[in-house]
Amino acid sequence: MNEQQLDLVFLALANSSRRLLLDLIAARPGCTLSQLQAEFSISRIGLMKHLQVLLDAGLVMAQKQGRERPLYFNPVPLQQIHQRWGDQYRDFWASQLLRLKAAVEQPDHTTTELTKDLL
Amino acid sequence: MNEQQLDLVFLALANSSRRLLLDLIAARPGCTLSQLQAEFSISRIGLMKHLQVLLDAGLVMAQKQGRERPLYFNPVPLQQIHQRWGDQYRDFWASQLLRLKAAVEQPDHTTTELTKDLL
DNA sequence: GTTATAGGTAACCTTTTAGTTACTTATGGA
DNA sequence: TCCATAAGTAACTAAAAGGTTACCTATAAC
Repeated sequence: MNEQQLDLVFLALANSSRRLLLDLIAARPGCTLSQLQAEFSISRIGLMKHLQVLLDAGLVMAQKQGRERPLYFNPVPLQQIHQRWGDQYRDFWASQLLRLKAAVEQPDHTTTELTKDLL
Repeated sequence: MNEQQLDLVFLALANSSRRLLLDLIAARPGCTLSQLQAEFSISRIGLMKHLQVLLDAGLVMAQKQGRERPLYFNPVPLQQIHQRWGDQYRDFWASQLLRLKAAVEQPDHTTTELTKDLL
């Protein structure tokens, strides 16, 4: 997943209407936009634009069938982010613990700025 | 963490310059903006605006000391999101597996749209 | 006390977001 | 066939994002 795709996914999540829309689609696979319309206070076109953002981010899949367009949540992008960022934080905590260990093992270990930030 | 705060955090992450800035701050606790400037091709003011977005989201902490302003990564918002969304996907997968189970157990279990989407 | 440096404000510009109304298209059903 | 309905396009507006240059403030260092 490249930087551009990350931009799209995070941007898609950075709006509460879109998060609600995504939640509803995940909860009701195969539903259509007009079925979800009642849950929102914005116009249908506004909602359709939000949907387009989710589609661009790959968070929702759509397949037109007749005059309807059933929608499906695609968890893959979020799983990828979840994994990658999870690893990153694990690394961060590991390195911070090393720093803390080093700080504590100093002869003079008054509470430094760094350890204050940690404890 | 309310919807407004989620907006701020996701928005902050929806830009590759800001993600880089955040990574650098996490890697070098206590660094200052001007120290990181060399890693970017945008102006100092542009970079400062990105930093402000990270501060607003609570992803970075700053404490002015003299004429410098050391920066620290704050992992808490990301951990909260990581946990909450992780749980959400676990639930999603669980419910999808239930649907799949139901679909497979039908007398006529030709591959439906839903199961095609899953397998 | 000057000067170099880290940081901060103000004003401006361009592009994108988020929303609207009005109109068009396609399809399922009476 | 006619009509209701699901979806899509076009055009417009207001606000926010992302960036710039120019100028101001405070402090460390000589």
